[in-house]
Amino acid sequence: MTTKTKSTGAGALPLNSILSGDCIEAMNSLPAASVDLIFADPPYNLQLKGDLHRPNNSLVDAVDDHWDQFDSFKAYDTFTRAWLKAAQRLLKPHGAIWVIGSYHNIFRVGSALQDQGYWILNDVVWRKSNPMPNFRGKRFTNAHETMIWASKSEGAKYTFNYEALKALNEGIQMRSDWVLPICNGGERLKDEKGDKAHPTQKPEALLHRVLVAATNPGDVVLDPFFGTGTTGAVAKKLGRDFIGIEREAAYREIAEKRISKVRRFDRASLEVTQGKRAEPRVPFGQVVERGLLSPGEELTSLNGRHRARIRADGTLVALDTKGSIHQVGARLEGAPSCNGWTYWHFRRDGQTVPIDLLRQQIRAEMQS
Amino acid sequence: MTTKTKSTGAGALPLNSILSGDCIEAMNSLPAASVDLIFADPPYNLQLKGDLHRPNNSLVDAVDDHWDQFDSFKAYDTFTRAWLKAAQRLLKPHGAIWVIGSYHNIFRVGSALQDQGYWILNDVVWRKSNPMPNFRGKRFTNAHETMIWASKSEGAKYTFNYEALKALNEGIQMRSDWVLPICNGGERLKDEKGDKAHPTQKPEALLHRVLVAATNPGDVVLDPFFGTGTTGAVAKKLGRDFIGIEREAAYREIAEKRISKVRRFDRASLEVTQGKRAEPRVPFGQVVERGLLSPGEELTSLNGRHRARIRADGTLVALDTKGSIHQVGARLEGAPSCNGWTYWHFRRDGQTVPIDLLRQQIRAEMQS
DNA sequence: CAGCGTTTTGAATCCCAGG
DNA sequence: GCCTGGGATTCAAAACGCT
Repeated sequence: MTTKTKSTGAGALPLNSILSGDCIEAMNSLPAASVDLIFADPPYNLQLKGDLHRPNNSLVDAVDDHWDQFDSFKAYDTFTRAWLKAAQRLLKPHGAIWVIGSYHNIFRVGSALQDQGYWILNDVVWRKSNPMPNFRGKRFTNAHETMIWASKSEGAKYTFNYEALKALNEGIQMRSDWVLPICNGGERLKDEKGDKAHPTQKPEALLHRVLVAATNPGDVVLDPFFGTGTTGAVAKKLGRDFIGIEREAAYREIAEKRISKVRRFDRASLEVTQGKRAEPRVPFGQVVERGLLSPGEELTSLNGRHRARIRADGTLVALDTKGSIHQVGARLEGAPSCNGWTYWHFRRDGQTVPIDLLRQQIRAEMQS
Repeated sequence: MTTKTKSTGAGALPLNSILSGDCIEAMNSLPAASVDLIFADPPYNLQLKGDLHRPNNSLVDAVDDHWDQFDSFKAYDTFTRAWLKAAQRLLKPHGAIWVIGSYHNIFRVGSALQDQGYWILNDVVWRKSNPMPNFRGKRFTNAHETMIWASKSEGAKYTFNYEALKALNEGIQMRSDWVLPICNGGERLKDEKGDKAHPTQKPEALLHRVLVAATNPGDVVLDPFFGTGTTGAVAKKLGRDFIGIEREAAYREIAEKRISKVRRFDRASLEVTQGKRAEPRVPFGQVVERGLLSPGEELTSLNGRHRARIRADGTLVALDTKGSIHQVGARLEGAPSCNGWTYWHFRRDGQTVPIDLLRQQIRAEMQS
C-alpha cells in the first residue's frame, strides 16, 4: 500500500493508511475540513441476553464482543455524539457521512445527526437477500439494515452521481432500498482457525455503491470503525484515497494485508456515466437566437389548456403573466415549479412536440 | 357503524367510533390498560401547522416562521414523547404499538420509544412498489417508509401470529421488508373536486398485514392519528374493534362514511393458521396410562444410535441416565434440548414411527 | 470431474405455562 | 415474584462429501 500525504492548512493527511487508537482522538488529530466522505459502521449496541440455538441445536455465534457493550442508551448516546462531532469537524463543507446500523442503534444515530446539524439526505435500506432467519418464530426475520446518508449541514452541497447510480440500476433511478447479499463465501475473511475474522464484515458491493454514489475519484474517504477494511479495499479499487481508524491491532493487521492485495481498477472503468447535469446548459434564448423557434410563435402546454407567445429575448408571454418558460408554466399551473422544456410544445409537421427536442438538437450540435 | 362499549374498571371504552379533538387529551380520557394494539401514523412534517407546542407550551406558529432547526426538533420531540406516554398508559400489559414514519421523524420516534421503556421488536420497512420518483435527480428515490413495532415494556409478552404471516408469505417466514404498492386507484379516497382527500392515506394492505400479525379477532385497536380511517376500515373487515382519534372534522366525516360501507369478513375467514404452541399439552405419561405404550417397551432414537426403556411413570431409562423423554434425549445427544416426541421412535407394523403419532392420537380423542 | 445430497453459518435485543 | 422443565423453532448460499 502506498501511503501518501496531502498537506493542508492544518497539517498533513495520512492517506491510505490505518490509524490506531480511539477513533475520536484519532479524528481530532487530523486537520479540520479535510475529508470528502465518512463511512461509519459503529457498534450496534446489541443487547443480547442468553444463548440462542438453531432448531438443529447448534449455537448461533453471536456478536458478544467487548466493543459492542454499553451500559445504557445514555452511554451509547454519549459515545455516538462524541464521534459524530469529531467527524463533522473533519468533513469538508460539501462533505457527507454514511452511517449504518440496525434498530438497536440507528434511531439514536439518526437523532444525534439531526441534533448536531447534519442534514439527512436519505435513509437507505440494505435488504439482505440471505439474512439469518428468526429461529424461534417470535418476530419477523431481521432482513435489513439501515444506512443514513447526511450532508455536513442543511443546504450544503454534496456529491451524488445520479446518472452513475441510474446506470447501475439498468437505467432506472436508484431507489432507497438496495438488495445485496451478506458477506460470505470467498470474500469473507477467515482467521487461522477458519473462523470469521470479524463478526460483522460488510460486503464490498455495499461500499462500492456508496462510494460510486457519493464520491469522485481522488476523494478522501474516512472510516472511523475500519474493522477489516472493506471501506479501504473498495476505496482503493475505485481510485479514492482512504483513511482508516481501528482500535484492535488484529483487525488492522488483517486490513493492511487485505488492502495491499487490492488492485485499483483502470481509469477507464472508473469513469462514471455522466449525468444530464453535466451536460451543457442551454438557455431557451439560444433556441430563439438560432431560429429554431421565432419570436411571436405560439407554444401550447402539455395538457393543451394554456398558450404562450415567444418573445425575442427568449421569454414567454401568456394571458396575464410573463417570464421564463419555467416560470410561466409554473404560474399557469399554479405549481411551485415546472420544467418548461417538457411542458411547452410546438407544432412540427402537423405533430405537437416538446421544445426539449430543440434543446437536444442544440446539444447534439454542440457535441460535434 | 355499530358503536359498542366495553366496560372496564376505569370506565367505558367507545368502541368502533371516532373521537374528536387532541389525541393526547382523548387518550387520557380513556381507561388505562384497555387497548391491545396502537397503530400510529403521526405527522412527520416538522412544520406542523399548529400541532406543535414549544417546551414552554407556547404555540408554534409554523407556516411562515423561520424555523430554527433545534427548536423544531425539540418541539417535535416534546409532542412525540407526550403522545407516546399517553399511548403507553392505554396499552394492556401485553399490548404493542406500531408507528410509521420516514427519515424526517422516525429517528425521533424510535429514540423516544426506547427512552420511554417500550421494547422494539422489529423495524419493518414498507418498500413501495410504485414510489414517487425523485424528480430533481439529487437523491435516491424515496422508495420506502419505516415502521417500528414495539411492546409496552422489555420482556412483555406480545401477540405475533407467526404461522399466519408465514402462510401469507407462501410458507416462508415473513421478513422485515414488505413490498406493497402505495394507495391509489379505487382505494384512494377523493374529495368533491376529485383531489385526494388525504395526503398520506395508507394502503389497506399494509394495515391488513399489521393487524393480522399483531392482533386477534375481538382485540381493541386504537389509532390516535386516524385520518381517513384506514386502520378502522381494516379493523372492521378483520373483526377487530377500533377506536379512532382525529382532530379534523372533515377527515372524521370521510372516515365515518368509509367505514360504514365496510363489511366484516365472515367469521370463518378471519381464522388464521395456528402454531403448534396453541395445541393442548399432552404429558408422555398419558401415553403410558392409556396403554398406547407399555412400561418396559424399548424406544429408539431418531438416528437409531440410542435406546431407552419406558417406565410406569412415563419416564425413560437409558444406559446411564433417566428422566423425561426430552431430558434423556438431550443428554444422550449432548444437546442443550431435545423434543422427545419427535426424537423417540417405536415399532408399529414393522415400521419405525415417532411417538408423536400417539400424542396426535390422544389430541384427536380430546377433540371429540 | 460432474452431480447431488448433507452440513454449516450469518449484527439476534428469539418461550412460557405451571408450580 | 422466581424457578423448573416441556418442547417448539430456520432460510439462503456456500462448503463439504459421497458416488
